[in-house]
Amino acid sequence: MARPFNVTEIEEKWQARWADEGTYQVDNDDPRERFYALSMYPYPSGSAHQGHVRIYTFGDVVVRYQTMLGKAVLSPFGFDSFGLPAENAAIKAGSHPRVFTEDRMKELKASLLRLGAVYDWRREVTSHDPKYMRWSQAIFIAFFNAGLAYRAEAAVNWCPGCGTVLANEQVLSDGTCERSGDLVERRNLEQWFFKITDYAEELLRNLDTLDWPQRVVTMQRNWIGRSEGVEFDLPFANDRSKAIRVYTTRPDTGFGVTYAVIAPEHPLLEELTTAEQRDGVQALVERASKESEVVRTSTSEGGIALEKRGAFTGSYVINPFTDEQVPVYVADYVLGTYGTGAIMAVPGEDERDFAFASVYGLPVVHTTQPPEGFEGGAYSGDGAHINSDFLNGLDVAEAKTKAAEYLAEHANGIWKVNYRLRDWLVSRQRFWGCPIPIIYCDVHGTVPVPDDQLPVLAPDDVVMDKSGQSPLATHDAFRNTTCPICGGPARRETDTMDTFCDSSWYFLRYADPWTDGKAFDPAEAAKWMPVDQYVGGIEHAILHLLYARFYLKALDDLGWAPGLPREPFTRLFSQGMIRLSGSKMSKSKGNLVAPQEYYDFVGADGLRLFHLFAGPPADDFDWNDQTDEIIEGCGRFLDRFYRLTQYHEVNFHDGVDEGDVEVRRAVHRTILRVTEEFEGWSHNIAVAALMELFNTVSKWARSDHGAERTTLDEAIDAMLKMLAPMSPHVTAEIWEMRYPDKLTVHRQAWPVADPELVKHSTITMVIQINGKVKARLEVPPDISMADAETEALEVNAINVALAGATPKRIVSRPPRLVNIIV
RNA sequence: GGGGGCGUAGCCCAAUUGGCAGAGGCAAGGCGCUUAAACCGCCUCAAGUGAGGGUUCGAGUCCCUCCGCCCCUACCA
Repeated sequence: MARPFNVTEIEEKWQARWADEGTYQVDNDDPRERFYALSMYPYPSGSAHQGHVRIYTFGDVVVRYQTMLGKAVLSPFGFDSFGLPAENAAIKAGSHPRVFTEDRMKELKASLLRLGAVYDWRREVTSHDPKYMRWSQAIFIAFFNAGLAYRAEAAVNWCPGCGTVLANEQVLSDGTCERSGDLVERRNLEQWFFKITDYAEELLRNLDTLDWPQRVVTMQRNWIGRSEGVEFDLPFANDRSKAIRVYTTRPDTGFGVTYAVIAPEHPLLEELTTAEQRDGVQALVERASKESEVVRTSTSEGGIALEKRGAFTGSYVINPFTDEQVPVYVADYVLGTYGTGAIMAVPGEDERDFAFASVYGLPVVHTTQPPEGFEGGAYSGDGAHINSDFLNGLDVAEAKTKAAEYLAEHANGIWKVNYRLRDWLVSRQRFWGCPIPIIYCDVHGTVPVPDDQLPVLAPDDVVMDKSGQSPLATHDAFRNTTCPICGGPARRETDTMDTFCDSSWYFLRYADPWTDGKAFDPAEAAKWMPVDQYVGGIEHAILHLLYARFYLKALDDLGWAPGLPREPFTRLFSQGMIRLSGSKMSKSKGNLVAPQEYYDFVGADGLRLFHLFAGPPADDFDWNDQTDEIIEGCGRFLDRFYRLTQYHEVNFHDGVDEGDVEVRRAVHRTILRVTEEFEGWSHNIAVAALMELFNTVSKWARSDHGAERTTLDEAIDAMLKMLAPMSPHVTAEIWEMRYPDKLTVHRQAWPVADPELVKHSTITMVIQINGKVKARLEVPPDISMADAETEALEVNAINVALAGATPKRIVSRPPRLVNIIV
């Protein structure tokens, strides 16, 4: 593209100036109103792609816009620099993950700097920086000391491809690893967990207070999965002193319980299994023990046939409602980790139970009257109870209460809240992560590494392979240590922490990165927290956001965060994904579009403008063959704007006339619109409004009649200011040409619309007959209903159209419309 | 199976939240500029809103059914 100005030159000039002058550095004691603008820190994957450009453009617009509103804006940046890809790449390349990672960081930083996004680089945080690790580990130890971090043997998700345990969240719905795509296996291992379930209720409740996208709130709510129900006993038929404890959300269906099911790992299974059934039960248990939870709980096609998924134990329990014996089955779809690991089965009201009962020939009793014409097997809706003795006639809610009372009296029943949320498994059998700072002593057991020995750093001379053990486990010099208590021989923990631990508190460190003796000084962090605007991808809707919320609450309860809010992110914006011809753009798919060529093509300003203009920021954007032309159009708009500001093609006249007034109105209406669209995250419309204003101003200024100088100056200045957060380089350059002695455009105040000028002097009122537009009329905006109707009926075209007919009814919505019904 | 979103001009997208279907851009076409082309400037073009039904004076917007695409979630008792 032939440009009217030297894009590269001015971009380099302004980027250098922002860096040299520290324009967007803020100090913690800045007297202005504070605003914390945060974009999720990236995993350093190498040079930037369009997804990066998109998120960091949005973030930068927030920073510059809020600054122009007069606030001290905290705009930090850093890198989520631990993680598996670096380790895998290093194994392949025979290098060290640190070398690999730091190279990639440099690369990403450079290509992001070319975007012109501004940060306070003094506050940079990187996960693998020993100074940061020291506090990641200190937090782990604080959690450990408070009982929030614990070690337990657990059936965990094991990914053979990655050679590590995964969190539930990292297992996809088809039972494969989100990263490698391998089928996840189940293994029993000693693992570290964080007790996030202690916070389930608060994590759920506070969701209502957050200004977050509804779908993210919904996803978190579903993930936490709160349910209310009753826990009670099903006594053994042959020994009523013993019982299986079950959990149900539908105690009202108790009269329909025709069997019970326990999980394969249930402690009572052995006792309940009779000799005749032993083989069948054992086969099932064996198979289930190898399946991942996801596979176990999947009934979709390709799953294991229901016939093979359950087995009769040979025993019976008593239904406390009917006092009748019902058989006990074991089935893999009942999980040992949820509720009590055993259920009462109600095939009449539960579809899973119905399907199971159908296969195993178990009786079905309906206890809720299904609506007429109901054809399914199980009816789970509301209705009057039937076949239920003292519950008959009650609806579900009433029956639940009454059934719970009955169970409390007859079966040790208690109301109980259950959550789908599990404790967070944080151990990773990998090298490139933050080592878990724990020492195992034969005498003193599990001992945290003393504070003065933090951070625990992994040695560099480690052999990395995919054996399945942590590479650190085979490094004797690291592994063998002494007990901090007795000085005797001891072993270090060789697992590392989930990288989500690193990203769960980085925003606190940003607020106070200079503190040495603490993770952060709460008084300093409180000056910025909570984050006013968080910007990031929807892919973090559950994991990162939930963990970070948990960390802050836990830190507060440990006394680390007095004066800080318990919710870290007040407002969240999740930008849409960029897809390439329909499929998600990602490094693993190899379909990235590099921004580099576009920096050369339309410059950072043009590329930024494109990302803001291409569509609603929250929507996905499909990158296709025509995208380049849209980008070019954005560059062209900046060119046109630049040319206009040179005033070469403008005719001037003296004195303000009608045309000037109209232009001023357009300017102020645009200010109002752009401000609104910025606040509402509709930058695409803000850009369109600016283009519209440009067209108006340009046409007027270039007309023979020409422009009045001060009006045109006002229009150009307002446009420069509004465009400044979006296309910062060219606007800064033009502003400097116009006002060499003033502060830069980015230090100017955001323009404010004059309410008088925003008002319309007249409005076009539409006159319809039977809903069809027959005439238009210019009316004052405050026209009364009576006047509107009178004037409408006086219009000639209306009288002609009416042809003498008498209106049956007139609907008026002044000043917009009058509809005459005949 | 459950939950959510989307469908407007050849394309990307607007539409004061129930009130004239069009703001902006891209593409296409025409004219001007030019020796010519590019650039640039001006102008023109286009859909009745996925389909059908309903409510209403009036529906892109609200309700129902269906079609298509996308996302999330998936036996949590």
